[in-house]
Amino acid sequence: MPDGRPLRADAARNRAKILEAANRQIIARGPEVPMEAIAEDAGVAVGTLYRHFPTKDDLVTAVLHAHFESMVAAAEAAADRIEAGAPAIDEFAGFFRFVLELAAGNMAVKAAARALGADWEEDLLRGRGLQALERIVAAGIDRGDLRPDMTLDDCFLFFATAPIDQPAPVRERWFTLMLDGCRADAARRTG
Amino acid sequence: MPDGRPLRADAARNRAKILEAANRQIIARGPEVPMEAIAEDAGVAVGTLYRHFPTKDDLVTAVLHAHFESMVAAAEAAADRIEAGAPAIDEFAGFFRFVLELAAGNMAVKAAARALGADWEEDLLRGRGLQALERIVAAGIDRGDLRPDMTLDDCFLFFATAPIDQPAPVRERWFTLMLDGCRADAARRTG
DNA sequence: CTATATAATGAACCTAGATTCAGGTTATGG
DNA sequence: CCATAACCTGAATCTAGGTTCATTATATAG
Repeated sequence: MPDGRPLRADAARNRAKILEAANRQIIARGPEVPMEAIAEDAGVAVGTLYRHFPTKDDLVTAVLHAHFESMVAAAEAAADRIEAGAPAIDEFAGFFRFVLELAAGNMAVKAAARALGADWEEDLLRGRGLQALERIVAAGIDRGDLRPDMTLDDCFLFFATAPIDQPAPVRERWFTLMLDGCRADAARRTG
Repeated sequence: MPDGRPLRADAARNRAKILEAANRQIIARGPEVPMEAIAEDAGVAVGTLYRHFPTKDDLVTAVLHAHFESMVAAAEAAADRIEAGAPAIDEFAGFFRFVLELAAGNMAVKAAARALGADWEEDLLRGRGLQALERIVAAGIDRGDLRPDMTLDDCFLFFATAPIDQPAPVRERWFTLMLDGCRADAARRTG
């Protein structure tokens, strides 16, 4: 809660414990975990959860924020490396593999991706992340790595369609197919 | 309910109305629609729903069955046409486009695909549908249309990852990328 | 060390939706 | 037309999980 006042020592401690527990629980069991479960994991009463996060949604959002941050950071790092000379296609692949694997072990991110659907671009990616992606795609096309008709929207397909709940080999295979579909020489009329 | 006895006239009528309503509601609003909603749509009391379908799950399953059937039928038709000389890649694409569009306007199928996840192959596809798909893929590879390393599992990726809730243009674009990734000349090392 | 603003607690409250069942209807064989 | 098995109805029951709040505890300024 955005008060001016600083948190009392115990309150700060609990807030941290709650965030940790929420992270643990939500990642493991998805955003539908009961607040009770989070409270128990945190060693705190439900009421305390609500003191720190007025609504369950607030808590979930808080947990997700960190994960989205790391995705954006990864995108920026990839874009930087490309512009520093690294092979565009490798960075492109590397970034999406990172995102894929992050989400794979993370029911929260998974569910969020579903729920937000076409919306999450609004929030986080329509910012730093969006820019970084643009840089990646542009360079990829420029260097003849990615198909010329590749767009930013195609990147969202990567996020939105990853078979996150499938076992690793399946994910890997999907990644191969999808990436091959994005390569420069894959483009053609599908009509 | 699998009794020996035939249904009473009014019971049969209601059963039909329920199925219709359930189909309508579940397709439109997904499997989470309240039983009340279905009952109301059917012009019947909740109790009647339960008389015909002991549990909500039974009802949902019944509704889904028809849709899965149509998918399997489509697969078989495509396989037949291929073996009768039709271009493999076109039939391959056509079949998946059909499934994609079917699911797109169908919250039920969508949710089912998610929920069942890797399981639904067990049920319906591990039967006629599975065989039809095998025929399609085999012919596609044989004729040099599909990448040589294409497998049946790749087909499940088509089901599992389709961006069903995205708008039509997005779905179409995804279809293009994915299909291009499945073509014979797309294969390469991605590792 | 107190006073008191902050916090924590957890039982109680609410809502939603699935499921049940006692009691009233109705199709239909004879 | 009757008897009665099949049916239907819908209020009541149950459960689950989010949210509240009166009560009790505790950090910390002075």
